[in-house]
Amino acid sequence: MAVGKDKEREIVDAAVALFRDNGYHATSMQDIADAVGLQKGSLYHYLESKEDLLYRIALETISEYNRQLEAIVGSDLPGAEKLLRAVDAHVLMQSRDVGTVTLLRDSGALRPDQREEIHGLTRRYAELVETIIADGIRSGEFRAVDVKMATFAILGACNWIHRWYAAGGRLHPGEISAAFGEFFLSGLGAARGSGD
Amino acid sequence: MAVGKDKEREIVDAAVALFRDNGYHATSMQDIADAVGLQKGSLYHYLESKEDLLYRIALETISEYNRQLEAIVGSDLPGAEKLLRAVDAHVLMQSRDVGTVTLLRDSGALRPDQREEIHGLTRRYAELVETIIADGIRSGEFRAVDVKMATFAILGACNWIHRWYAAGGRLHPGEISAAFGEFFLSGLGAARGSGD
Amino acid sequence: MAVGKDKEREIVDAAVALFRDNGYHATSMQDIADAVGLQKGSLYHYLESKEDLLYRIALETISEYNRQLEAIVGSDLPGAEKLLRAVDAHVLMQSRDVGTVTLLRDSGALRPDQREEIHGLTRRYAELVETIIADGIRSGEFRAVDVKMATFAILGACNWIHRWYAAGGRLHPGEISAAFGEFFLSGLGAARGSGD
Amino acid sequence: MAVGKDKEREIVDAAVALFRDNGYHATSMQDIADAVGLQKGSLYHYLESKEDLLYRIALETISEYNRQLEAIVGSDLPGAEKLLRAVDAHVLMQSRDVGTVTLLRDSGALRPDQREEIHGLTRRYAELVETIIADGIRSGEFRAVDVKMATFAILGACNWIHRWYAAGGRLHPGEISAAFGEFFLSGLGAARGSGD
DNA sequence: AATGAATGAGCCTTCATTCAT
DNA sequence: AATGAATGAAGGCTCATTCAT
Repeated sequence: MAVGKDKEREIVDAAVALFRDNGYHATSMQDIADAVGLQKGSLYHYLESKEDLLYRIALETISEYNRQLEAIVGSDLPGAEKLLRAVDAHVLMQSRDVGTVTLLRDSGALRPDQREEIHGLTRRYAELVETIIADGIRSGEFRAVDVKMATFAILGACNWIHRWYAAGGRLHPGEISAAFGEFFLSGLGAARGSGD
Repeated sequence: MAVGKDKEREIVDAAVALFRDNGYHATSMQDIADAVGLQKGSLYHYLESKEDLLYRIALETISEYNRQLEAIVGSDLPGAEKLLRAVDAHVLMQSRDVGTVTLLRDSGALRPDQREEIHGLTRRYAELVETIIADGIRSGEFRAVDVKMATFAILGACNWIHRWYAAGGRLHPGEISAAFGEFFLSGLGAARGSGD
Repeated sequence: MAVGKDKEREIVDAAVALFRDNGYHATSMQDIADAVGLQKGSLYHYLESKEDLLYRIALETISEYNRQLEAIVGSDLPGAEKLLRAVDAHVLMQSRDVGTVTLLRDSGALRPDQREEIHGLTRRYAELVETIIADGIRSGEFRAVDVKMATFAILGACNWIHRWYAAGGRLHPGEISAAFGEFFLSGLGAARGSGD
Repeated sequence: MAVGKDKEREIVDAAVALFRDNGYHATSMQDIADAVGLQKGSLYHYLESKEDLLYRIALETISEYNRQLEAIVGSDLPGAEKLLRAVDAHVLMQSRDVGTVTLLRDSGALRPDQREEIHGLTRRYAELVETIIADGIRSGEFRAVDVKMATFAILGACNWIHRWYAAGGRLHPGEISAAFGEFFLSGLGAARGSGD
């Protein structure tokens, strides 16, 4: 019956959409209140502050990214497969957009301590990708590339997707992740094996 | 002696730094005025509006990116070399940061018409990268990858650099561009040495 | 208990007085806020903008003028009587000053569309006066004067009253309207007694 | 050669036009500077302040009105003729618009002492009109109307002209003054003689 | 005579937040 | 749980005026 929780969810969801479309700064509490049919003041029964909302969204988002990647890394699949699945999950989340844009673009507006926390979680995400690559190199699946550089390249490519991805556009998430995965594997010297 | 131009340059430079560090929205005209030792009202001798400042920075930045890439694309180097140089130039600009962060993060705050203009110029940049890849495929230097996907991957990886690059840090721009270039060429099936 | 409406009324009334005494441009939102004991930002719970205030006042005022004249024109009194009553009502409104000065002096500061609306309503007022005169001529009560010219003369004379009328001064509104009415009727060749 | 005087004249003339069209408050010193091809700061070689400009315009305007009326009142024409000429002169000045609108609408923005001076001169104008009427009554040309009321009515009608007069429109100044003069004379009981 | 950089006060407006009801 | 009036600080911007050159 947690009715309060429902409303809270509604508010966060409205904020996700508004922050995504207009940006954190350009979205007012009034906008959010309007979106959920409440008065501005009433929002404060559910939140502490506007920034609190940003924090929740960023946290939810990066947590979901980490959760998915953690599961992949924890599996006992071969390295190439892990990478492909990681890319696929990433692309899917970017295309659905939970709070990706907000996390990526607006988390600089967080309070230092919260920003640092979120930052730590995104570093964690990067480390997981590093793990995949480092393990793959160790097992001989990948070439001996610079792990950090390869990670940054792959991460950057993937985090850029929301900037050009058009929901309902020409490309399906699956096609994107296939192309990206193939490109990355090739970059890691692991693509030729698939042709053998 | 063009004193006025100097002050104007000083203001824009101050804005570049403040926008980069704190974001466009979190930077006030007062902040900029303080940075250059003027009253905030005095800034308007040099600008039409705060947004005008954003526009100038975004325009300067994307123009510089395009200028450099244009020169590379227009040369008669082999495709792989063009790509390497493009990546090198891009990394260098990101590491120096003209207004890269502002262009990439805040240009959504521009007026629709100016945003569209800037957007058009960034599209132009992407097209130039596409050209390099498409030409390389045509000449047989690169594998027959999906040009658009490869472009997006490379562009994303490169545009992400400013997020993790630390001036004066462990990595020099040259090392980054070498690693990235090698990774991309390998992704395009053109890694030097692999053909030997 | 409609407390909100009361405050709104209070604000508009304060603005009427301030605009009248100091003019629209010379009155700041701070002045209005001070007059009603609010912070200036708080005014915006009741208004959209300063100009909105001007619009409301102009609209209220011209509407009241039109309402009264409409009633007189719609009656079945003889033409001379209609004119006398119109003048009487006009003088009374000018002497009480709802927002007459603001309407007459400052409505040029309105946004084009609102200015046009107000302008249309003042034209309506003039048309009603024209109707009285034209009907009076048709019925033989008035001389065959140029209707437009007579209307402008009468309107001008009446709209000038607020410039010299002193509340609590020597002249009562009733005396003014009696003198003006007599002057106008005489001008229209309908002076009572002249026909005796 | 008084070159400085020429420029000064040019500035005042530009201000007259701008004040008339946009109002005193809505006209900036920049607007005036632009109109005469000077920098804002340079205007202060010719004026003390913006308000000084308003004062000069108001003073010039009311002085011209007084000069003309003074000449008419000082002549030895019959009362009716004086009134007709006064109206004619007034209409002509309103139609040409020296600074009539500014004088009538914006002189409230003057400093108290200057406002009072201008106000005194407009009172002088009214007194001259009163003189015409009072003399006409004394000589038997006009009915024994309330002099002040008749003056206010005539003055109001005439001062309203600029609000509806359209240069190059249907009505020529001469037609307006003829209609107005006839209306006023009739109001003063002096029109019948013209039909004899 | 003219410039144009600079001032500084003030303007209208926005907005996250609080709180009595 | 919800309201909505009110705050207070800040924001971008305008503008008449000054003054060294």
